[in-house]
Amino acid sequence: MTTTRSRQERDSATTIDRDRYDPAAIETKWQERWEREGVHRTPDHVPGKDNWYALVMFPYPSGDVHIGHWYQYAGADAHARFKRMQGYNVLHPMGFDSFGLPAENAAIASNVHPRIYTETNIDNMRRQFRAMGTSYDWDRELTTHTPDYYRWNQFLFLRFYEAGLAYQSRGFANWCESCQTTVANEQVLDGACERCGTVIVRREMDQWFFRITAYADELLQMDDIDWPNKIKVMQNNWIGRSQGVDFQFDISEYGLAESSLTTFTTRIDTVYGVTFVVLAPEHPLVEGLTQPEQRKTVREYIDQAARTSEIERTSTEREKTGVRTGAFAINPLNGERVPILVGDYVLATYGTGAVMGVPAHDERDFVFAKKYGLEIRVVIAPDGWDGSDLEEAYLAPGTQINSAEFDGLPSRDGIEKITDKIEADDIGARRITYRMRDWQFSRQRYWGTPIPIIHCDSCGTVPVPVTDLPVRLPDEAQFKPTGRSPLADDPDFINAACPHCGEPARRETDTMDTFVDSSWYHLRFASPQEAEAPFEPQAVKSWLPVHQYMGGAEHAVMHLLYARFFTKALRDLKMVDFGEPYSRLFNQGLLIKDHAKISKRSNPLAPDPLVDRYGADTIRCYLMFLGPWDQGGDWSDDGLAGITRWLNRVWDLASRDPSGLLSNGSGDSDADRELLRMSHKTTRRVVGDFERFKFNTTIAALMELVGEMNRRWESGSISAAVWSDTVERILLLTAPLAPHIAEELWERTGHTFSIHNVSLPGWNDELATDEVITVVVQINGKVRDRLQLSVDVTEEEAFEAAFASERVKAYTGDSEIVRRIYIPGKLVNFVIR
RNA sequence: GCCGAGGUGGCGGAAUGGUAGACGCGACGGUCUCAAAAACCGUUGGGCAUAACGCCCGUGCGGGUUCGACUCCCGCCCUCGGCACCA
Repeated sequence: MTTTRSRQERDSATTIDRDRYDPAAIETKWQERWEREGVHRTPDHVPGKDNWYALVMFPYPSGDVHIGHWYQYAGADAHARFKRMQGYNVLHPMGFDSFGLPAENAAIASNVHPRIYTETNIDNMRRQFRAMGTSYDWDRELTTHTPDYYRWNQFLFLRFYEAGLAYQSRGFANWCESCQTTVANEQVLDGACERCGTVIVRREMDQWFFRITAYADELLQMDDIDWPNKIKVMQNNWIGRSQGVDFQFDISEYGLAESSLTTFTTRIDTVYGVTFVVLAPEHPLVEGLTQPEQRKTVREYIDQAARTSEIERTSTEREKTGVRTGAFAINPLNGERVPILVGDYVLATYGTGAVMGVPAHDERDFVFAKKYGLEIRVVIAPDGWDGSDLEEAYLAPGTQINSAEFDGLPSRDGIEKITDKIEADDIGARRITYRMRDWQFSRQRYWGTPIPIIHCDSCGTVPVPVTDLPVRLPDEAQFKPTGRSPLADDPDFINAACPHCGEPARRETDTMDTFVDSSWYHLRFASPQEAEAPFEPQAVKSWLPVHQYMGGAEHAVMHLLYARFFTKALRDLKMVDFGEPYSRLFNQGLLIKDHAKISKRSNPLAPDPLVDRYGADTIRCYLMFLGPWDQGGDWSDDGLAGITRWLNRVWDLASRDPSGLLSNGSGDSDADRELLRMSHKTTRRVVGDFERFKFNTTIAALMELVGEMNRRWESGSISAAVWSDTVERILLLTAPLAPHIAEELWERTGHTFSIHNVSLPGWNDELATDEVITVVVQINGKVRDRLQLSVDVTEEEAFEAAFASERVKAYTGDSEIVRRIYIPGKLVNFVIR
């Protein structure tokens, strides 16, 4: 029986629940129920389900989940929820990277203990994460500032130390005057502290290092990880592998302990063009080589260089300077005696700290030679070179000239041949150098993991026995920064018996870089309660490596590089059986507002009031709707209206009573088929878009489906069965993005708790295929008509239909059709003359 | 300087060789209302126009490949991110 009533009549007569959508009324309710019933608790194994580890970079507990955090964590949560509804057993944990300077600085500023400050912040953030509707398993929460966690930093450090992967060494370190600590090279941006922007100065001191360079080549190998190319390129550049030759100049005439001076070059083909040698001011041979009459000048120059900041010294704009040592080096290949200079454009920390000066074929050497009147000798001839003086250094390959027996060779071959000779004559060797240096991880501050080492006058550097761990951070400390660790002023901490000889000795007082904590936290999440080891091997086996890692690109050469190093080191220590921590990585973009960075001071956007006003679901969806997640988005309050309307429409649709619709509905009327088609199509689109993190088009597709449902309801010729099926689909597909409203409507439409344990609907490709398609008819590539044709139209039929079109006839006229193109289901193109 | 990403309506964006501008915001017009808001419906790239389901132009700029280019190729410009005296 068919009944068609007016829309008003149907609405007022049959709607079961006319409640307005009120986020405040439902969101807390469901958050509490999810918590109570442990919906997001993740066992290590669930029969019949594969595991999926969805990890998002954990935050520093600044005290507030700001809107940038929302952008990051809402997207990550939606993806994790999507995977859960695809049928995976999903581990999506949350914790806090809770050691670090801000807590200590707050302690200095307002006299709160860093631990109190940190834990208060964590409490607030945990509350905010709940209000966001995230699906974390809080039973697995970890905080890195607790002894339960940091003792394992110490444990791993000791394993690394035994293996020679951690060592102490004296040298020039990056010192931040404002943070009052050293920082690693990765944490210096444009010569300034990554954290506070203060210019970094070099300071000579004892520091602890992880031997990350031992893995340089392996770290370059990234073919097997599915990461954004951008990050791979950044790591590649950072590691900076370059292949060259160590080449020795003879300085035996000076009777020093060293009879030769080694330079590193990637352009050994230019070696016959060497007209000088430059040493870094810090080079150990400078002292011995400097001749008496040059001593004063050289000393002044070195002092000057030492006072110059790193940022200035490495500026490409700066004019190159240098002074002569008065000494000469002999090029063993041609016996020439060339002057040795000191110049601060040569870095002590790269290669050998000494370079051979080839002004004709190196830009820097060229300007240096011009300035100091040094000879410029061409040894690589450009094609068609007429022998005249060069205007600038010639860097490209060419033909060897003035190069003894190598004359006439292409310079590319020259590199190999000359290197062979050098190796045969034992005056140098092939060598690979890296730009990356070892990871300097000791910090002169309080709020971090104490390095478990004891310094003994008789036994030297002695590791704390594993059984004595953790070396606890003393609760009381004088936080005022003095340039050395506050721990150094704590006699109770510093005085310890040497584990070796039992004599009084001193503890190491530096603490660890917080990047140590985050280098292995993904392992700890697998078994966060484990008391006997950093992680439990079986749990690690079931969860790692991380299937999907999510977070910002700003960690490309810090956290992401360190974590890869840790994993490889742990593998070699036989603690894990894989070499990469994160199989897939996705970087979300940056959220901005009014084309400007969001900042607490100048451009604020606090989430809590927004949640009060619109509800968490609306904020989550709006953030995901702004644009593709990897490209970031531009927030504007106005745009929220669109999401509000959409969610209200979903609420309205799901609240209608479909019993007044056609009751014979087996889904075979035209209208039913159309709605079914749309809903299957949408399912296909949404699942594909979720997979690729295209949340914005996911929502667009769902909005279109809502529009279609409203039109179909209006026309009234659909069945209750198809209607209900479509409502169900909309709720399921919306659930990862807007978990609360989906749960509420799921219950209201008579389903059992919880929607988040239900699998996403599948789709039927056949049902999702259009029966009638629009075929575009082009004449010479311009659209002239559109034809509605059956989906299974043949090529010939399509051409016939196109020919029959009046509009086409008007264009073709008497012209000759020289070519016809048919793209099945899409278009016909006639090429006419 | 080198490497990477990007440039599409008033705005956020969609479409990766086949109908450019999906979806949303805003704006304009309408319905409802005493009125307004909300809600709902319609229009909305620019120009021409005899007003036609009509024509021309249009995806940073200039060339090219192709029946057909936002999409591929070459050369530039601009924005953002990374690296930068690395020998």
